[in-house]
Amino acid sequence: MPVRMKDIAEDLGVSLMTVSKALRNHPGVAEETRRRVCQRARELDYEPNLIARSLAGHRSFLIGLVVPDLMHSFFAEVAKGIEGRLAPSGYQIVICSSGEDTETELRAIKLLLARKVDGLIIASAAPHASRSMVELLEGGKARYVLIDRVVLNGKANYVGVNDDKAGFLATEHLIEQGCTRIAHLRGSMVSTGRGRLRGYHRALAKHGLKVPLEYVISGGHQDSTGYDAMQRLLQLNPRPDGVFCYNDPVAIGAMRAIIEAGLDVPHDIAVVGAGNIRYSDMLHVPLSTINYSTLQVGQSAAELLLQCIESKTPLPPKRILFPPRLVVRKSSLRHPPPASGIGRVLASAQLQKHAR
Amino acid sequence: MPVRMKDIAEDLGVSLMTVSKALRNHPGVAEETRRRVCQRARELDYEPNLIARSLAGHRSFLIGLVVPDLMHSFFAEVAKGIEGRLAPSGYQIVICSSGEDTETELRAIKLLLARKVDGLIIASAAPHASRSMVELLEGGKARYVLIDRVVLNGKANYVGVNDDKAGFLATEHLIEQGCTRIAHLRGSMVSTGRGRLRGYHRALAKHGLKVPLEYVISGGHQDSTGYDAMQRLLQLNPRPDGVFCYNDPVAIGAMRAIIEAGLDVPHDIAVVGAGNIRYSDMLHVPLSTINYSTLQVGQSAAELLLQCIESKTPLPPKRILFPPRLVVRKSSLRHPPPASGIGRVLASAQLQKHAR
DNA sequence: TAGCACAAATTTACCGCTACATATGAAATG
DNA sequence: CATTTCATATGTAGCGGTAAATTTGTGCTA
Repeated sequence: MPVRMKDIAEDLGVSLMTVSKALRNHPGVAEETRRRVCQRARELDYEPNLIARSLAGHRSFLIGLVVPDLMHSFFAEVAKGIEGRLAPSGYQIVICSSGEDTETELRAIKLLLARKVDGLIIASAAPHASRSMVELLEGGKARYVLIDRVVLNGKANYVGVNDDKAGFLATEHLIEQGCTRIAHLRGSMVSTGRGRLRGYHRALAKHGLKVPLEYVISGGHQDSTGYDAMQRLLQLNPRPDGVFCYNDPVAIGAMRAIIEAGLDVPHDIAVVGAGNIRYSDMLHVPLSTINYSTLQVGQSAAELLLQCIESKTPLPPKRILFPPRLVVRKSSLRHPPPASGIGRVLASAQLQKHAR
Repeated sequence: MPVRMKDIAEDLGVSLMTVSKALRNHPGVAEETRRRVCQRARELDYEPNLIARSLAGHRSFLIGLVVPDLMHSFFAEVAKGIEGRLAPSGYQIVICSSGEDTETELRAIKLLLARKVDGLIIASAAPHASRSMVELLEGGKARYVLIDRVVLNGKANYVGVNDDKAGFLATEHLIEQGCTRIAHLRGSMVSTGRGRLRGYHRALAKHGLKVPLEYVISGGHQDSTGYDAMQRLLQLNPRPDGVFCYNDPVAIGAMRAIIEAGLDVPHDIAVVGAGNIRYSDMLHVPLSTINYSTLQVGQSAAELLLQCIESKTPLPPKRILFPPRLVVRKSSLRHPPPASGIGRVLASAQLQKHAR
């Protein structure tokens, strides 16, 4: 059995509370006593039982993180950002992946709350705030920050990226590249999906482009579904000459479909993704994409959550949006800008590579 | 304040213990009573306080996972495998990334033990078992499984891949492709690094190939370090005509260096990585690599850990090795096999794509 | 020298739950 | 009818800490 405070106390002939205070650097302990206690604790390899401490202290130093998919490099990077910000303060992270399933997500949140995590960071799989979710989160005094996908309109802390703008940037870029029949492999109707779709429409409208309804279809959120969806787009007549994809994996799947159909990216069909996942610059056709400041999303979410936890009074909800940035690579570069410009674009794509 | 068992007990006019037993389906409670208790609990939205339960029950239903890098898709996938196996049994995962730093890793493990996790799964950053690590793990009654990298020789549970064989397969493949000056961008001296290096040497020896000492240099474990290391290899005279890289990120970096130097992959230099990370088949030059059954590593590790936790008596340490598998893609295909063969190889590469 | 202020140490009372031991009472036994 | 038996229900005693109230003891003032 491991050493307990009680053991140290008896060993030293002092009271339990003296030990407790001494170890936590609480005031009200003589310097001399504190030294003796700390030394003995070190000698005995004492480690406080964090479970007991959590129960008595109403503080677990655990943060729950709920994401749709651990494997997706976006969430992996977010998780890394969160951990980086939280670990120095002594917090650890309980990670749950919902597999994009609302039920699983809800169960995970419930379990995390039962575990008395000090806070939650959630990238929800739910398209809208379900009643149960709201009750769960607002019912208790839970501190939480939503990331990536908005679920509770306005009322909650949120850190993410301006998805509308992302969609707009990507689509306008395709237009500038001379595409006129621009399709969109949209995501599910979570806020990121909705935002990118809205931006896509906004860009088309601004430039007076009309596209058939069938040009917007669901591409799922991974390469396999993107592949399938793109095959359907390829059947259309006239077929699109540009595609904005919900995310990079979908775009990668789409490119595979296009290339397998014997067509050229970008000249037959230009492709833009979103997320700038790792190695998207090293792909067969380097992928143009929208860069999301992923690490920062994680860090800010952690930062914000810490503030909520530390503060005594509930803070007014904050909403942090990072601006997306267009990264041009070969998959959309069908129509090279004037000679002087091409160097700049490529150079910036190059820089992009080494930025990581 | 949330509802407690005590509240339900008073409400129903039964004792606390009756409630406790009823809710956990313990024997010794009348069916009728159990129903009443459970119903009231549901009505009041009772959720057991898991902290208290852990403290009293000596069981936290938490598993600690320590990995060098969350962002690395290998570990992300392992984590996914672990979670998939553990979540159904009610366990959750506390994840820590050490950033390949031994000190950080040790601190994380200490913290996890102080939290009284029921078990640990560790992919250690340490090249050898440090004394403190052994004391920590063997000192208490901690259940743990090492993955990917062996640290405690033989005495511990371990799940991983046969790295020696991986190195051998990769190198022999390069030899079969006609390479004679095969370099190795080795990893650090963790067991995976050592194993792959040994396999590399074994393959060279078997085929009577001698290479200069400078052909084996450290390539770090990410694309940026692989890029730098490859640039150094390119200075050598004669320069290598094949490189086996510690892992895929390093291989990707190496390919970048080679291509930027104006050389061709695979004809000037053939490249093989290890890990078969996502999208390595969609790279500019699709990467030949060694496939590690990553998800399975995670699942078996979780499985093994569960057995250790469930079993009363300490089980004898087990050691599970998955066989690596060569995946041939363009980056090493310089010397096409006989016509009848080429279809097969490509077909298998193709299958590989869709296997995920 | 009684009285007071103050720091240092201790005592008491939990946190919310579980394990283990004990009590209760109705049916079964001789 | 006293006694054993059994299923059910209840106390008691923690798990290993923390917070808040209380005691102890010292030096200082009036």
